[in-house]
Amino acid sequence: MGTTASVDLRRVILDTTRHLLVKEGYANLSMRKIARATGYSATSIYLYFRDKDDLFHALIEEGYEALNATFKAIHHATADVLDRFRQLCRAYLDFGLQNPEYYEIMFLLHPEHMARYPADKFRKARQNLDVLAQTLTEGVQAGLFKVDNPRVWASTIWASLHGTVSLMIAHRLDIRIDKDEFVETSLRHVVQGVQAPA
Amino acid sequence: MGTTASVDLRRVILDTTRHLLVKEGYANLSMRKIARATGYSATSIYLYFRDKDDLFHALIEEGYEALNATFKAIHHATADVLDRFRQLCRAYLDFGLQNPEYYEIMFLLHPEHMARYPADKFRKARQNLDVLAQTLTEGVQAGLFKVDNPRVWASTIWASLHGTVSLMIAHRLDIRIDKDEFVETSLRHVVQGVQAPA
Amino acid sequence: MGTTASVDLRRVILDTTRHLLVKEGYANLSMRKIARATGYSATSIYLYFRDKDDLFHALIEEGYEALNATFKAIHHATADVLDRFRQLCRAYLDFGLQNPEYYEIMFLLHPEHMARYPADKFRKARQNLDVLAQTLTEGVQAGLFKVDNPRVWASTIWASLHGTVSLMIAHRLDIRIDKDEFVETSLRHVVQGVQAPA
Amino acid sequence: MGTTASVDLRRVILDTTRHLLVKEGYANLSMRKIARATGYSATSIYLYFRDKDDLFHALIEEGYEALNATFKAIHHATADVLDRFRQLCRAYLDFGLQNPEYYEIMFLLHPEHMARYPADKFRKARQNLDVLAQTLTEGVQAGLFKVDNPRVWASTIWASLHGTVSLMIAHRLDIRIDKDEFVETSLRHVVQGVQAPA
DNA sequence: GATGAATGAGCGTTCATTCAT
DNA sequence: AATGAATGAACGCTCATTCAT
Repeated sequence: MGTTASVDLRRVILDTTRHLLVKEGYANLSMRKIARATGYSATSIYLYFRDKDDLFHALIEEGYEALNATFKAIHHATADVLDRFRQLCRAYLDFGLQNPEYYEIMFLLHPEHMARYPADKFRKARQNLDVLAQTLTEGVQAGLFKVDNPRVWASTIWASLHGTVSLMIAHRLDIRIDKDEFVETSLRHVVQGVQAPA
Repeated sequence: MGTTASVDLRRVILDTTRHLLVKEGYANLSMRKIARATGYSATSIYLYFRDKDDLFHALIEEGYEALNATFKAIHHATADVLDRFRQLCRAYLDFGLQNPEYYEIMFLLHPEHMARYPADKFRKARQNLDVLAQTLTEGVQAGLFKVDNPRVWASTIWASLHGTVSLMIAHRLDIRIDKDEFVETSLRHVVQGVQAPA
Repeated sequence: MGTTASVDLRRVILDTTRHLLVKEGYANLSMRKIARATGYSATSIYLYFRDKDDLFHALIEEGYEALNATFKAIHHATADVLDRFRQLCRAYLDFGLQNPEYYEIMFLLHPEHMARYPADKFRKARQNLDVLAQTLTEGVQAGLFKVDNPRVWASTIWASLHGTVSLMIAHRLDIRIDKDEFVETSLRHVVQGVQAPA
Repeated sequence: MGTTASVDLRRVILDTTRHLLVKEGYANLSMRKIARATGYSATSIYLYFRDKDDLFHALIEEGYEALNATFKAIHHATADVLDRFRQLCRAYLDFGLQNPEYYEIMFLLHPEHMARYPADKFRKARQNLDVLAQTLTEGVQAGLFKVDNPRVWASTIWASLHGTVSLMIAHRLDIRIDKDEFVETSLRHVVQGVQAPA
């Protein structure tokens, strides 16, 4: 009774922005374009977000939270270290490839924009690296990985995965390359690169 | 003979743009700023470049040529396959880290921009991958690398290196990570990832 | 009886606006800011005032009434003509300097704004001049003032006082000038200017 | 031969702005409105003025220079002190009444805008007061004026004249008052107010 | 070969105001 | 009596680009 059938405009704006991001890129995305795409006036956006930064930061946070949740779930669910490591890597790739819009603002936005991202929220973004680092540490103890400084290696792993995702969502890959094969190869390369010789 | 000693304004514009790119970033670069920095009028740029795209495409091409030259030099100079592979990887990292302005427009520009990049020039960009692929192939024949499809693996290697470069020039790396150690680790990871178990 | 104890929102809005006026100035005052400061919604203002003009006109009227009351009180309380004249002048200066927010909207708003001010309310504004004019007339009869057309001279007195107030509340006075001395001098100048030579 | 028949747009913008100022007031004057009134695009204004401030400051400076020139001319041309004083006062009134647009930005603009007016140019604005003060000083020495602190009295005179001008150009004067008579009366009042009793 | 003059489109943002509830 | 949702118009300003010379 008395259902509020009205749309949640805040949600609509976030989703619209997300979709436009992947089509147009942050640099070409304006408040007006977003408004036009939602069907609402530009002014309305400001009812839900203080300014452009606020809107994008909200989106970034959503992205971090989603990736974080996935990582944490894997961390708790998978005891086998090598398996867990592989799953984390695959989850990162999947997240990026399935949510290119989130990926774009989370990891491809220009540093100057990130500079305005609240510092405390940034910490959340780093937690993903911590999960990777811990898994590496466990792997070293189990004699599976040959890794000297897990913290640095976690960043290296991240860099490698990031390269794979970003080339793909930027359509930089030669069209003659099979995408699935590329992803699988990259995953294998990442894992092989940390493993201790048998 | 008979040529005037006047400056090559086209050259001046390209160099100025390159310098501004590294100082201000692509997003903050306007034709007017470039003009002001050259000391010539904004209109003059249009004598040498059809539009902004044309100017940047010329710069991108220069970048591809520079990287290409480096790769070819290494290819011809280094007979040892493993050494050559390592040198190619390091050269890629060095190129990106020492020429962030070129790297930005070559590999980090939004696809929407690259869509307008002349298809025939794109071939040059791919030659670098060919050099990598051939080295991988030779390495497989020499029993050094465990790689099934060299063409795909070349892209994977590229992706990994690209991730390393782009995280660094976007200042995404945790400040507590030593930069040199990170680069060395990434290089080791890339090489280890293709090597056959001893 | 039967009236609720609820606040008189109209009153609250008027007072809030007055306070904001002195803090932020007319130019920086928006309906939204007023609403926020009252704690009520912006829409609520429109329950009590037709529009922004209406709100400010109400405030202007209050100002005129306050000044009027002061003038009338002096008029009835002070029999000595010269003393009364001096008191009226001082009261005008005091009113302006102590209520710069009222003064601004009463006497400094651009004519374009005042054009929309209801003509009938303007009459109240003129009563102050009548008090001045009558005092001048009495002064002439008593041989104290040398003034031909009291109505015109009343306006002249007003102009002089207005200049003093408006320069001060607009902070136009050279900072090296002592403010109290300036006000006293202006008052003396105004009075001296109407007096008949001894 | 080769006459440049083209308009001086900078001049056109300044004049248009001047005229609009008196019609609409500073608060309601936008770059767009100015542009529309000139018949040129809004962008064109920025070819001649860095920003809105720059445009208005240029206008303010013109005003100060004009008033200054008039004052200096009178100062040098008129030996008789009382006559000179009267001429200065009348010149101020005339300037304001004949150039209400200049007067508006010079003396009626809100202090916050003036705060951005270059300090060194502000000095020029004060020279007018110096001329007044010196004339007062000379008058005191000649036994004509009864004035203790000429610097303060100069400001007082200015305030009085300013009140007269600003009430008139703001159309605050009762329409039943004859304007010429009002101006003459104000002038007489100002002069009488400084004179020593005969 | 090079320029000065000019512009339309667009930017992020704020405003007073309306309307349905 | 009071509100939340929404908007059209306007703001100052920057941009890539054109055109006549």
